[in-house]
Amino acid sequence: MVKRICHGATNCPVARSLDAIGDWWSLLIIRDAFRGRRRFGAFQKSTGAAKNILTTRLRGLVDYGVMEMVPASDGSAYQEYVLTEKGLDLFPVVIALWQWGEKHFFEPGETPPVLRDRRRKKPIPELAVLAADGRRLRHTGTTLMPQF
Amino acid sequence: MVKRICHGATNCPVARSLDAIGDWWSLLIIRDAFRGRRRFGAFQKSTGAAKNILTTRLRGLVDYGVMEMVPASDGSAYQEYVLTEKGLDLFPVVIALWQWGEKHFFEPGETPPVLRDRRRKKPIPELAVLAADGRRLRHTGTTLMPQF
DNA sequence: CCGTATCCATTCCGATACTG
DNA sequence: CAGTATCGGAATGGATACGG
Repeated sequence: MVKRICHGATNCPVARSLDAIGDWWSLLIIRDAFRGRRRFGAFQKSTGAAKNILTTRLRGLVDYGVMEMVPASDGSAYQEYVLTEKGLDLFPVVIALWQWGEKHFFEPGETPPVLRDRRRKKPIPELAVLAADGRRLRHTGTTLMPQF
Repeated sequence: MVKRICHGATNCPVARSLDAIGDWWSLLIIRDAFRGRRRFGAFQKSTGAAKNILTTRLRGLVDYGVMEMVPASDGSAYQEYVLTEKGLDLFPVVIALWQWGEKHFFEPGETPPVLRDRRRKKPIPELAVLAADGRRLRHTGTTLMPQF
């Protein structure tokens, strides 16, 4: 998005997704939007992005329909940035990244922030790719039709 | 990885993941590794990356333990690049990106390549974030402990 | 507080050329 | 085929300054 026009009209869903959100800053913004951040300044603090960078990324996300601007909830004259339905659909992406990082990038001594089920307060089990009949799939269990 | 040292030791699992794979090219390489690509030239063709870019990205992925180099399976003098266990754990990430792109970036007329269960030949249902007791969670159903 | 605009050093990208 | 080296143009990132 911000950078790459990709190679024209690629046929691959992953590449198209990455065009919109395949960027360090954009993903961090989305992560924080899921954590309830809405304001420019809040994103700035929580992502650590410079203001101009934040501006371009937010604009890109809005252009791609991932976020939208709404009048500030506190009555101030500003806008807030909230995830659209399309943006909310990124929840599994964020969770998948979260769990992968949690599993592979924390030393035994470190304690990563844990994602919990709000109701039962239990940690969330690892995301699994399931077939229609509920069987758990590994990548060898999937196939592409047609190839691209 | 390739670019960003991140802001030191961030505590967020998502940020740590992105440090390793939060890059357009790296993710495309990983996507293709899941599709069975192993050779330098194969990645070059399927990702469209320039050779020098591909070199740095592959090296980065190896450094992060996502891929490893193994002797070529066909007896040639070269190496092949294969996903490690850590890399294979990215399967949900790739599937999540795949499904999001499939859902939101294809016009009614276009037909994206469809991901199917190899055994039953049925399309794979959307990834869902499930609680320990099997309830489907939306982002509002999750909480972070402790915050970061 | 919310952005936009500008400047500059750094990095990245892509093409090409070159080696085994 | 599998890389490494290099080069110029472009984009990025960070700081700062400025205006609503």
